[in-house]
Amino acid sequence: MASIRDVAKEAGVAICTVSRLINGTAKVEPETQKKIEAAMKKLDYVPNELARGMFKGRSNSIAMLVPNIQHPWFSSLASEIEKILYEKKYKFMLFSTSDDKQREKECFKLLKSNIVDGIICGTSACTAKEYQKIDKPMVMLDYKVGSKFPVVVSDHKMGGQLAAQEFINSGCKYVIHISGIKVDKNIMSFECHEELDRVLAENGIKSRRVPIQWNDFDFHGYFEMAKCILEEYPDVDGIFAADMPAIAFLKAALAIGKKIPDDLAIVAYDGTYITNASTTRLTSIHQPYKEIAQEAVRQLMEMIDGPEEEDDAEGQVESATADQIDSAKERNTHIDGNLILLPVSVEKGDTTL
Amino acid sequence: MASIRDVAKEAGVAICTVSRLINGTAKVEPETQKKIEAAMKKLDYVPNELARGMFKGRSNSIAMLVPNIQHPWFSSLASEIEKILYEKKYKFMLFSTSDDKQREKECFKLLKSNIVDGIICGTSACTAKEYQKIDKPMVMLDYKVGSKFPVVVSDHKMGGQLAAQEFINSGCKYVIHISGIKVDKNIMSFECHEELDRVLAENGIKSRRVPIQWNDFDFHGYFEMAKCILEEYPDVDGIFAADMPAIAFLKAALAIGKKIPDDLAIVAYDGTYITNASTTRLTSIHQPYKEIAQEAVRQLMEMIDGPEEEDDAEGQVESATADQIDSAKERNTHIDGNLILLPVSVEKGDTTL
DNA sequence: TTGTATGCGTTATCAC
DNA sequence: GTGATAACGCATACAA
Repeated sequence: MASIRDVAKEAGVAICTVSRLINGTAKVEPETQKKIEAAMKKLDYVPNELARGMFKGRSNSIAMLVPNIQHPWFSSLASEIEKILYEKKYKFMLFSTSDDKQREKECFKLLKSNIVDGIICGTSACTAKEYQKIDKPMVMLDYKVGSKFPVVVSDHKMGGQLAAQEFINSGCKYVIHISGIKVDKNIMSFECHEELDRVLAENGIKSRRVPIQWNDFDFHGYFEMAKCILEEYPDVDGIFAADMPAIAFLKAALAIGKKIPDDLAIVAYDGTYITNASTTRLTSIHQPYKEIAQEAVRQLMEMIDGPEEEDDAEGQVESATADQIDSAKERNTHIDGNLILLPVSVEKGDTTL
Repeated sequence: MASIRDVAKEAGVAICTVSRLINGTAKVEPETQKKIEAAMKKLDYVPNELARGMFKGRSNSIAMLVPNIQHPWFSSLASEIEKILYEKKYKFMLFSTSDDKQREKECFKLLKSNIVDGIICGTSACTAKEYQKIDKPMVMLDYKVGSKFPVVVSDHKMGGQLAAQEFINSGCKYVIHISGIKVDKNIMSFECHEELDRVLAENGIKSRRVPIQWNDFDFHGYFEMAKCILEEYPDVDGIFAADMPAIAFLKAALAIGKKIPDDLAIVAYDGTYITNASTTRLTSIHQPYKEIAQEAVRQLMEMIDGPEEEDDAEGQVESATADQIDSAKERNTHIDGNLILLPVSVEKGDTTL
């Protein structure tokens, strides 16, 4: 709790001399330096980041908001982002909002106070208007919110197409896909369901979307749900679901004697590490979390200390220049306005039990 | 970015009047209140938490440090703690340190500046001395660091015993258990290995500890490791390992035609949700993360605004009173000095494939 | 009920 | 090179 003032007094110098030594702002006599260093050690002095931040209006830290830390998708993404930011000398703090509007707003309040320099927002409990009010550098994940903030997201349309192709290749006749119940056109991951329906229909394959409540980690609940659905739709031969429910379907299907993938083709969406855990490795559509992390940080850094945007009164994200688009293509990335789309990929599962 | 000063000017009142209205410190005339509220809305004013925190020396937020957010054990625990703290009106911020000393220290620096009121520390990259220096309320998880901070931890000794019992019941003759390579007597989870060895020896069962590098989520690496070990020790009939490597063993054993659990009994330690994901549900020793979360928060709250400890010059945690111990027993908790031990439990796996 | 003045721990701008 | 002082945004003791 020693302050810079205590150190200065202890060393018999002025406060600003101490400050200068700490920040390397100007030269100090080797002797005074020694005295100050001794005083700092003696008092176990640590600069108060809070006061520092208040003065400078910068904290060199970034916050990430997620609806649920427990979810492997978000924890993998967060972990990756932390590593990248550390390389860039940024601290990283993670907030889990439980998809709760109040909690999310609480975070934004914290953030508005220069406690962080920017936000990577993986939540979407607020309204578009509320997001628009945020006046700090922010990158959205998977949620469109006007043109103010860039959105970094997997190419879910491609994801739907790849999944459809798997079912087509497997000769499926009736595919059920499980989605969330939250209806919001701005949630981009919805596109994979739409696209899946479209392509399957095009190929004469029946499909049905079943929306369920995400009760994220009550595996037993997922398992019961899977059993019900398999019972209710005995002629289903294809399942498309997020990793966890997909695993639940795998186990439920095995439990009633179905053969995987002969009787039932399962495609998991996300492709997080838990798809490795099932004894039969599931075929999955892998969202490139490492690339998303890279791109999100890149976008955020550009907003923080990139090219000036002051001339842009509305704070709109400038549309990409030709150069930027070229550079993006090299990274195998598609830019569409303020959307940064990253390609997904198929990871084949085990064919045998 | 509007400050309280701007609001005061806009409303034509003094700064402190605005402050009083915000904090409810004193009454204000309904009329002035209206003016101020109008001004706040017009300027979209949000109090600066940073300045507020600097003045009050409190932030109403708690930090948690974990070595790896991706790990289901830590993400489950963090998620639970977040929920409990939210009920208590505390913000919760999570820091992932990658088990890196520098990163961990960076966090402590942040914390020393009153950016948080307390710490729940699940990391252990610093030395005992360095932890002792921390002068803020802190609770350790699984790591003993002198008498200054309470340690909330699963009863790993009990864990070792329960695991041993499983192997005994399965009639095992040779058990291999996988541990980390970091050697530190203060890491309490080591006790389960020691106890397992002890009880197995007592029952005439051979056992061998194999330390491996945790590369947390390279499942393929775990799988290869498992294959090697099964090849090198063909007569092994019991495996004790953390959830993920245990699953790797399960898959590796199935791959070479072993029957589970007849040829190989596997006991997973932690019992996080991923043990549900394997097609064959593993028998696991479940660490009670919800209870640990409860207890950690309880201890921290006691340090923050509990009974005064000023009379205790050394800042030592007072040893538990008889009342506290009774109350702890009701919660099925064992208190030993500054150690809070929570009982683990066995979750039986599927017996059939 | 409301306003004035001061301090929280920094850093930066001036002088010296 | 070093020192005094103002400022960041807020809250409180004290005066009005």
